[in-house]
Amino acid sequence: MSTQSTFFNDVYEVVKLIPKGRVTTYGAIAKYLGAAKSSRVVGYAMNAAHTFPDIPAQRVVNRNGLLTGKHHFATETRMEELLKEDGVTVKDDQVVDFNRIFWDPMSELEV
DNA sequence: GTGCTGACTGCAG
DNA sequence: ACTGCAGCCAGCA
Repeated sequence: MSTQSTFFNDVYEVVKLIPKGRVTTYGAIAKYLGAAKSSRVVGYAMNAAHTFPDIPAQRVVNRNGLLTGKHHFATETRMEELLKEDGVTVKDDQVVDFNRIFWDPMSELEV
């Protein structure tokens, strides 16, 4: 493998595993990868995820359930639309019942 | 080759 | 309760 950067790769793997109708946070993914302090890098990985077609980046939001990365999509409403298609209700750039549909890889994927 | 910035988060003041 | 700063990795000027 020529991919030295396993971090980005792992991030994509986890994001792909996010079930439809569920969302997770950058911090949760970072923590699952064993780099809780690199949550910011996870967000940056999503930015680079644009080069990959099968990355549901709309299912990744910040710890407040806010769609901080919506501005990076094709349109500002694209992320919200995708979430709605997943069955996730978004209001005012914020995931409704975020606490309830939150998908934690640490718990779901087990340690 | 060096330095800055960025889709974040937690702790300190 | 609010604001500010440091840590992490990768891409770009």
